[in-house]
Amino acid sequence: MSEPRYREWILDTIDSLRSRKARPDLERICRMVRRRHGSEPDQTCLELERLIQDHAVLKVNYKGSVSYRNAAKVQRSRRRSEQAAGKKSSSSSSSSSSSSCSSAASNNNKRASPAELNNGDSAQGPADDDPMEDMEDELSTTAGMDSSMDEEEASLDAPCMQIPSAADSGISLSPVIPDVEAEVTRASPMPSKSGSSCQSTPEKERGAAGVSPERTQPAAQRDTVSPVLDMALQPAAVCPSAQRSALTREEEPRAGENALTPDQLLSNCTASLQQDEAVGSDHLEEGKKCNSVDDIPLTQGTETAKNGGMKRGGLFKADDVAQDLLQWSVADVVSYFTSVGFPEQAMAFRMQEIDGKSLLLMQRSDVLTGLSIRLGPALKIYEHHVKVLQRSHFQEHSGVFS
DNA sequence: CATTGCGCACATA
DNA sequence: TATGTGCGCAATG
Repeated sequence: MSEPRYREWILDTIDSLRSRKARPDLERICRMVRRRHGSEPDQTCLELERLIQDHAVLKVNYKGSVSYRNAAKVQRSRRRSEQAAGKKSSSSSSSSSSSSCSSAASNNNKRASPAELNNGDSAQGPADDDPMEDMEDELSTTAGMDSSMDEEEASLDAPCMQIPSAADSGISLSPVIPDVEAEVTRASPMPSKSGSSCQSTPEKERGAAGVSPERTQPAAQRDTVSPVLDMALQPAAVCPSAQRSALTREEEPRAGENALTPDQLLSNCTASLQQDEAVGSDHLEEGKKCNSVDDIPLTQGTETAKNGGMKRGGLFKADDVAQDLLQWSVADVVSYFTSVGFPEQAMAFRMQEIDGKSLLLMQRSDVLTGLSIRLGPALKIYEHHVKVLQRSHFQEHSGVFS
């Protein structure tokens, strides 16, 4: 944050990668920024996130993987094609337009609805420079990804295999019930995958811990077939009532939010929360606050007790977790992961403003890629903690709801 | 070894 | 079809 240079660096990096015909993915961007400017990948990721929120950078899903675009350039090209397509008749303008374009793009642009964006949701918000519009667009972008992620959820366990049928079923599957879904999927399609998600392209994936796993070819199809909203809604519809209600209960989400899954959630949350907390309190303080609010003096020494025991100050029963989870603040989440041995990764949760509710909504892909943490810890975190917490929560609630 | 350049196939409009 | 994108590989430092 802060460093305005970052913007430049990152945009520059994206441009470089693009001109090199290399996919500007998180991994490459981070690496290049690091190499060129010596900044930490983590930091780069954060800045990237910010740029995405600033619409300076577009996060898109292209050919089944995440990629980043320099919004400015995208706009330009987009504009061009728009003109070309739209005003095919007036063929004249081409050369002159290109020059005028750039300027025109700045105000008239639809900020950036690159192909990918469109595919996300035919850029339904043609409104010009409305920030909110931008927001939407961006969401749709990510939504596009989500669609792939949904299934990725499923296919994640069966990584690179792009079994159309599996994919299809995966699509409809709600991303929200990772465990079940994942297990089901895992069980049926390919047993070999039992292991981790990264089988697909071990090297790459591993390297790209921050980025890669989204590989789902049908994404594109689906996007095309149904507007993101639909896509998004589907999962919502299928999604466990527990979760939804959980969400709805407190922070009544905006229409789209349900649709939000991994990425959207992230960027969304981050977007909205960032400001509140951005400057604000140290997570530790927050944690304290929380405790004091809950006002249960913990006699436990262990931090672990803290989470489950946030309220109870005791053992951490599934029950408690299930309930508490909804009330966990970002700080709680952070301290939880810190306490279970992932202090470094815990920071990522903080950065991404993951509170209890968000945690519940997290999918494997979010943990693996959305937090920009190393694949190893990410896997552990997901498998041993996120998943477990979610499971206990949902078990708890499924009882309630059914 | 990492980085860069680029042909060519693919995706999208 | 036109155009953007990025994989995969060779060249380079």
